[in-house]
Amino acid sequence: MGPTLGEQEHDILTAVWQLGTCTVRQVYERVGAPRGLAYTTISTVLDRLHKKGFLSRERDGKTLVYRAAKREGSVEQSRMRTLVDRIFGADPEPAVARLVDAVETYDPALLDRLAKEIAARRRTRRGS
Amino acid sequence: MGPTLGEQEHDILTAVWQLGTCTVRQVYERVGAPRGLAYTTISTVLDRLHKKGFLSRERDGKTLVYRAAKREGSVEQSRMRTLVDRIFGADPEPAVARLVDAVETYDPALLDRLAKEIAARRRTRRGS
DNA sequence: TCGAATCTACGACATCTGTAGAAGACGTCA
DNA sequence: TGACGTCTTCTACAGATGTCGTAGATTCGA
Repeated sequence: MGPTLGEQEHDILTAVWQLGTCTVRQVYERVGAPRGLAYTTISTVLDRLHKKGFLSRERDGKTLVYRAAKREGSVEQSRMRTLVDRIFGADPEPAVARLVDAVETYDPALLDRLAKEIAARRRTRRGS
Repeated sequence: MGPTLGEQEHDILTAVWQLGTCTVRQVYERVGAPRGLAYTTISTVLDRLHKKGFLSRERDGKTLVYRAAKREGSVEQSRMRTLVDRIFGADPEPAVARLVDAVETYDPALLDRLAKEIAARRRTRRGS
């Protein structure tokens, strides 16, 4: 598999997807400053993300302009796969209940959304 | 929060829950050897798990006998919470679809299990 | 009783992630 | 032209994790 993403790295990558094209400063304003992180911290993470191939960059004068090098969909998809693998490990059965439990705790409304989504998915399956 | 668990650590802790009471060798046979890990690797992980408070141990001659110090339920529960937090980050909406997608890929049958579980949960909620 | 087998305890090292300071380049405004 | 502010880059460090090797203690069979 490709390189992995830490949580902070992921959040920063997400900011880049949202901003589209951006400088270190923009990302810093958006996620660094609110979290009390130093400008250079953002700079470093962006640099690592670039080295890992998640971002491309080009120079505009002295400033580096970053942009996503991978589509959000595919990155999120494999990220979700990893998470799901962790959830249902060797023994999926008890994990189901625990998952529902955790989701309910997180936000009960999501249970409904989840149920709807599954229902929709199954209709699609029958129809395919 | 308490100390965190890496994936390998978690798998090894799981083995201890399954074995109930066990020695390094037993865990090694069960998860170390199959994965090509050295005996001392298991020994080290068990030791760290002990230092983190997940396992208690007592000596039987020269051999240490480990046993879980925390109930599986509570550890798995907080682990699941962490996972769910990661899944639904700042933007839960798209995560729902991706989650269902990943679960379906992982094992389509789990979608049914999940649906049932959610339905049961909601019946309970109405009744409470 | 002695050597082989087995165990634990320690120390080590690599990689990943989070976090940030310092140095140096460069543009800008007075 | 010189002081300032802004940027990138380099370097660094700590903690978590994965992975082992080695040293030393101990047990057990021959």
